[in-house]
Amino acid sequence: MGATQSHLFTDEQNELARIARVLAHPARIAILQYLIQANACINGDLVQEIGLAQATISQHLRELKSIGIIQGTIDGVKVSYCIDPLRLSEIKKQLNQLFDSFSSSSLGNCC
Amino acid sequence: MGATQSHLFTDEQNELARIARVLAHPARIAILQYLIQANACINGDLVQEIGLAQATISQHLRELKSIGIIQGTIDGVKVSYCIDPLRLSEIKKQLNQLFDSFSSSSLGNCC
DNA sequence: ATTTATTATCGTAATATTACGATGAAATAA
DNA sequence: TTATTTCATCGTAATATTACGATAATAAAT
Repeated sequence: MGATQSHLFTDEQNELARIARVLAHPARIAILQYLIQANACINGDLVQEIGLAQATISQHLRELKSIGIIQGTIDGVKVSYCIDPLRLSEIKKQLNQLFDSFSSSSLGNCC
Repeated sequence: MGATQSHLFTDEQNELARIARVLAHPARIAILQYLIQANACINGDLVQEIGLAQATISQHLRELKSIGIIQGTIDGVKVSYCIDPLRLSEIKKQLNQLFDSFSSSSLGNCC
């Protein structure tokens, strides 16, 4: 039981849910906000910035990387993380598409 | 172990993550798309529309209601579901705020 | 009052996520 | 070479989510 029945849904629906799932943790929101506001590459200050263990942060970074919203480049012994601007705006667009198909013109006929 | 450490994060971060979590399932995306496109109140055709058990759909509807993005009003023996337009645009705005603080002007200095 | 229709809730099994210590890998410094 | 630093991955315990049958709750119809 218990497993999501992905085959019941369209690729688009599964992909949107996948993106939302990656955003669905405050640590990952915090990482994104930090990288977005820094607007630059950040070495692993992230472990300091957020109060979670190094292994946990690394796991969260991997999930963010999995949807391409951040990139990590090796820089000597450290790794630099930053936002992928193109992917960011793609994701923004995809989420907005969901909401924008609603026309609140028929506000009155309902409930 | 295993439980999200909400106390490490701001209310805003926790709330954004909460919203994303509700969107993080293809069935809930499908329900939203259906209600958004119908742009009207829908009686429980949702169980037909999506191939999950009635109890499961009811559970998904409750989660969507928990962030206020949909409303359910009792209509005789049925229940009418529809989008809450105000809450929808609030949520849209909150998600966009996250992305919009990024200025891709410094596209070149990075990674 | 009984049946029928529709939805919510409870209980629970299967699966997924979260967190972290321990360990590994890779580059630099000593 | 031998540390040291930084990050990833493995293993695993705690917790959360997903799905559904069974059952309750509510309103209408007979």
